[in-house]
Amino acid sequence: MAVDQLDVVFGALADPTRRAILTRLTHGEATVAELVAPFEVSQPAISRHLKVLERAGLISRTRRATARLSHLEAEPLRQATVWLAGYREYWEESYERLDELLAAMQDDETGRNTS
Amino acid sequence: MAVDQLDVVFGALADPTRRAILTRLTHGEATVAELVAPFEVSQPAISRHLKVLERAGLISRTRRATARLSHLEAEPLRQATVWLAGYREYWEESYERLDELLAAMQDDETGRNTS
DNA sequence: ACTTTCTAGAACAGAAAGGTTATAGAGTCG
DNA sequence: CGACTCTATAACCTTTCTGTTCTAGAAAGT
Repeated sequence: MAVDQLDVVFGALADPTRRAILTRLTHGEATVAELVAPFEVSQPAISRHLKVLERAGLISRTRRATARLSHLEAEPLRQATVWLAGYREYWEESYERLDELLAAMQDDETGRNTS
Repeated sequence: MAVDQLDVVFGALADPTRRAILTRLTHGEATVAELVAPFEVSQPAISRHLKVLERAGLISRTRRATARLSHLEAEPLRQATVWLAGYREYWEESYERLDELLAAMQDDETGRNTS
């Protein structure tokens, strides 16, 4: 899987284009061409972003004809969440708000992040 | 607060030294000198890491005599968690495990992360 | 005030990140 | 097989990051 987990995962998440790619992938698998379309960067640039995401274990890739499909692999996101959760007690006051948010999102498809 | 939130926050978390500093700060406020001690990097290097963390809103700073104390400010961590939570449904199967983990950590002081 | 202590900043170096264009390569399909 | 489609790689450039050493500056204590 990923090389150094947290380093690589947080590093991958630090880029807005990569986060947008992940968000796009929550709508389903996508080819490189489909991922290039919404952005104003070149195809090679997207290919490299995908490589970074793959290295972080955030996506997996399969093939369909000549195209390569990217799939969201959320396990690293879960691990990042676990790490962050270790600091839970330092924001107790807003923890309840988070609980509410999580609960709300559970039944609300639109609650998904977009950036 | 922070400049571009997620970009800067995830960027700050991508460095192991900075994550270690945050972990250290969960044990209480600390001076720059105290934060330099455990690492094999120079004091200016730590000062710059602190600057990055401060810019991300992850720490705040006060003064005590000639020293400057760093304090953990976990609000950005909460926001990062909220973003990650948007992908919750993509790891439903491990979600329960996370719940268990969170519950366990709630009553277990030693459950805190160390890196 | 003077000295000491603690932290920040300047200047520099090397590595890594992110983007571009041009080109190679892998896989399909007629 | 041959042509075409889709994606990856190479080569290059610029900017940002991380670290260093040396020095300046701010606050406290004597």
